[in-house]
Amino acid sequence: MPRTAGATKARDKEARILAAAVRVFARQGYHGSTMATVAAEAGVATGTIYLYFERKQDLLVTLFQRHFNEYLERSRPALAAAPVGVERLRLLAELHLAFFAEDRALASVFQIHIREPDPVVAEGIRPSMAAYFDLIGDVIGTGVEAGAFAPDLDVRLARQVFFGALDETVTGWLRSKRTFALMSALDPVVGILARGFGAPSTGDPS
Amino acid sequence: MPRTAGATKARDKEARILAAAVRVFARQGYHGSTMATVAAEAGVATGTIYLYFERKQDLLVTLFQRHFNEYLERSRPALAAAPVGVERLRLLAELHLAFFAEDRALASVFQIHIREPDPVVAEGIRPSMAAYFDLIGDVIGTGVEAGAFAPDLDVRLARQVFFGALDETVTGWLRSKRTFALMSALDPVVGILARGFGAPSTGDPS
Amino acid sequence: MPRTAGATKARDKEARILAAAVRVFARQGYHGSTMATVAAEAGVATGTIYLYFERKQDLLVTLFQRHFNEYLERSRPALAAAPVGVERLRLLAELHLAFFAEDRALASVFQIHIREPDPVVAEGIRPSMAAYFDLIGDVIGTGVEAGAFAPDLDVRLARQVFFGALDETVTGWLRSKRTFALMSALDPVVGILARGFGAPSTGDPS
Amino acid sequence: MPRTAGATKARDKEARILAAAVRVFARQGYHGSTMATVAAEAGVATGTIYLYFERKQDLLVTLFQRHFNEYLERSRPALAAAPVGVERLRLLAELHLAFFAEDRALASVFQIHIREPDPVVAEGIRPSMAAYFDLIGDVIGTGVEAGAFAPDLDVRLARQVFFGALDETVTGWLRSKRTFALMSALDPVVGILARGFGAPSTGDPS
DNA sequence: GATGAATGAGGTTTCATTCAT
DNA sequence: CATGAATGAAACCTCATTCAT
Repeated sequence: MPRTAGATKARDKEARILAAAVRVFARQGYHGSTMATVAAEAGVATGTIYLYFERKQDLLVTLFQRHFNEYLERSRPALAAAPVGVERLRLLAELHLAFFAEDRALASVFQIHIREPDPVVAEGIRPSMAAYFDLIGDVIGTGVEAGAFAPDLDVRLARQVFFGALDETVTGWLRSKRTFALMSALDPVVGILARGFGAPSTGDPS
Repeated sequence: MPRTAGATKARDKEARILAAAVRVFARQGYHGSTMATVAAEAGVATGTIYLYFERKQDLLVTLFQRHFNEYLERSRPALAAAPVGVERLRLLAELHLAFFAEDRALASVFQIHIREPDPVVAEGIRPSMAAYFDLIGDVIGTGVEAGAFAPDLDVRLARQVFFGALDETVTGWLRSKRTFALMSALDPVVGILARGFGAPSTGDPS
Repeated sequence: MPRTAGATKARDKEARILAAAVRVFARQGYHGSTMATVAAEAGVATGTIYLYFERKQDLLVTLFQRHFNEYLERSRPALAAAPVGVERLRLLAELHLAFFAEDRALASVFQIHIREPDPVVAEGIRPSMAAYFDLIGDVIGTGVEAGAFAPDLDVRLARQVFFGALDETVTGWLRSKRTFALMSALDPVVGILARGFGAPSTGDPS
Repeated sequence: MPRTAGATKARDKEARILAAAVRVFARQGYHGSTMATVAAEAGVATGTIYLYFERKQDLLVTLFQRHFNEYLERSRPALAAAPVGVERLRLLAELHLAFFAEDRALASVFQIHIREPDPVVAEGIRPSMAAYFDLIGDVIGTGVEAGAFAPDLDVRLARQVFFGALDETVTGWLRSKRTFALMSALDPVVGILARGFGAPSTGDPS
C-alpha cells in the first residue's frame, strides 16, 4: 500500500507539473516559457521537474501523449459502437471538437505550440498522430466498404481532408476568441464532409 | 541612375538574405537558426542583416509577406478570369498547391515555422491571411450565388474547410518526404470539396 | 537556522560580487568592465551575478547605496554628539575624507565611475545624495543658528561649497596617485571653509 | 586664397560636427550617443566624421580643448588687468560661471560627460585642466603675496577648494534645471571663498 | 573630400540543466 | 524525493570603424 501511495503521489505531482505546463505554454508559448515558470505554476522547485521529465521537450511530448492517447482509447470503442458511415463519421468529428471545446488552454497548446519543428517533439508526437490518422482512415474506409461513401473515394486523401477541416475549424475557433461555440460547427462541417465523401444527402426528405 | 542602381543593389541583398533565411529556417527551424547562420548562408556579415531587418522576427514576417502577397496579387486576376463555381474553386486549389509544390523549402517555412505564437510574427502575418480567407470566401460565395454550390452553404465554415483541407494536404506532402507529387492531390481533393459544397457531381455522365 | 545560514551565505556572495565590482570598475571603468570580468573577479559564473542583480547598472547603484547609506547612518549620531559649529563641521569633513581615504578603489568608483549620466544609475544615487546634502545643510544651518557662522550665510550655497571643496579634494588626491595623505588636507580645508562661513578665526590667539 | 577658403570650409564642417556632438552628448550622454547620431545631427555622413576626427573620443577631447583653451586665452589677459586679490578672484569666478551659464548644453557636457575614465579622454583633457589649475593658483598666489589673502594659505589646497566650489555650483545649477540664475551664485560664493582665503571682510564698513 | 553600406567583434542577458544540500 | 542556487553556453543585437564608390 505505501508503495502504491507513493507511486500515486508521484503521479499526482507529475500531473500537476503537466497541468501547469499546459497553462503556461498556452499563455506564453513554448519558447516563451521557462522551466522556472512552469515549476512556479506547479508549485514545485525547478529541479523537481527534472525528476519527472528529462528535458523541456518532454513536457510537450508527454502532455500530448497523455491527453491524446486517452482521447484515442476513449474514442475507439465509442466509434465501434456507432453505425458505420455518416453517423460514425459524425461521432468522430464530435469527439474531436468536443475534445478541444472542453479545454481551451489544452486546445491552444495542441493547435499551436505542439507543432514544433524540434525533432524530439515531432518524433514524440508522430506515433499518436499516425494512430489517429489510422483511426480516421478506418472510419472512412469502413464507410466506403459499407457503401455509405463513394466507392472510388481516396481514403488517404479523405482522411487528410477530414483532419484538415476539423483542425482548421478548431484553430479558427481559437483565433476568434470564442465568439462562437465550437460545437456549433459540428453539423455544418460534417455535412460538407459527408457529402464530399459521397454520402447521400442527409436531412433531405427524398 | 546611380540611385536606382543603389536601390536595386539594396533590394538584391535584401532578397539574398531572405532567400538564405528560407533555406536556413527550413533546415533548422526558426528557433534553431541563428542570425549568424542566416548571414553566413547569405554571404554577408551578421550585422548586415540588421541594415535590412530590425529583428529576427522580421525575417519571417517579411519573407511571408513578400511571397504571399505576390501569390495573392497573382491569383486574384487569374481567379476573376475563371468561370464561377467549381472551375474557379479548382483553380484556387491549383494555385494554392502549385505555390507550395514549386518551392519545398518555402513550403516548409510557411507550413511549419511561420506559425509562431510570437506576437510580432502573428501580427505580421494576420493581414495577409485575412485577405486570403476573404479571397477564398469570395470564390465560394460567388459560387453559391451562381447556384454552383448549395444555397444554404455556410461560406464562413466552407472556406475554413477548404483552407484546412488544402493546408493539411500540403503538410502531409511535406511529412511524406515527397513520395507523391503534390499536384496529384488536386483533383481528388477538389472533387471532395466541390461535392461537399453541393456542386453537382462532375465527371459523372449519369 | 538553515534559513538564516542560507540568507547569510547569499548575502556573502552578493557582497563578494559587489566587492569584485568595486575592484574591476576602479581598474577598468564602468563601461570598460564586462559582467564576465566582474564574475571572474568574484569567482562566480557570469549568470550568477544575475541571481543577485537585475542589470549591470544595479551593481553600481547597489554598491553606492550599501556603502553610502552605511556612511550616512554612522555619521548622523556622531555628528549629533559633536558640538555645534566649527567642531561639528570639522567632524563632518573628517568623516567624509576618512570614508574615502580608507578604500582607494571605492573612492575611485565613487568619485569617477558612479557619475554616470545613465538614468538608472543617476536615479538610484539621487536619494542618498539628497540626504547627504540635507545632512550637510543641517550641520551648517545649526551652526548659523548657534551664531558659530555668519548670520547671513546662504546655507544652500554653503553646503554646495562645502561638498564641492571636499569632493575636489578627494578627486585631487586620487589624481595625484597618493603623493600625499588625504587626511592631511582636513585641517587646511576646514580652516578655509569655516572662516569662509564666518566662523571667528580659530587657533589664532589674537 | 582658394586654399584658405578650403581650409575655412573644412574648419566650418569640423565646427558643425563638434557643435552637433555637444548637443547629442548633452542629450543622450557620451556612451548613449552613436557616431551615426552625431553625423545626422551635423548633417553629414557617418564616415565624414572620420575625416576630421580619428576616434569617437576625439570628439570629446577636441570639443573640450577648443572651448576651454579659448576660455583660458580669453581669461588670462582679463585677469591680469584686474586688481590683485579679491577683485581678481571674483573676476575669475565670474568668468568661470559665465562660461557655463551661456551654453547649457556645453555645460552639461563639461560637467558630466567629459569626466570619462577613458584614458584617451582623460589624457586629452589633463593639460588644459592643469593649465587652469595653474591659473587659479596664480590668482590666489598673487593675492597671498600682495597680502590680500592669509599669508599661510596653502595655495595648492585653496585652488582645489575654489575649483571644487565653483564646479559644484555649476553642477547644482544643472541639476536644478535652471530654477535659479547661475550668476546669482557669484557673489555669495566668492564671499565665502574670499573670506575663507583670509581676505578682510568686504562690504564691511570697518 | 564625401558617402553610407558593410563589417564583425563584443557585450549583456537568458535559461535549460545540474548537483550539493 | 525535493530544492533552488549555480552554471556557462549561446544568441541577439549594437556600433565604432573602414573602404569602395
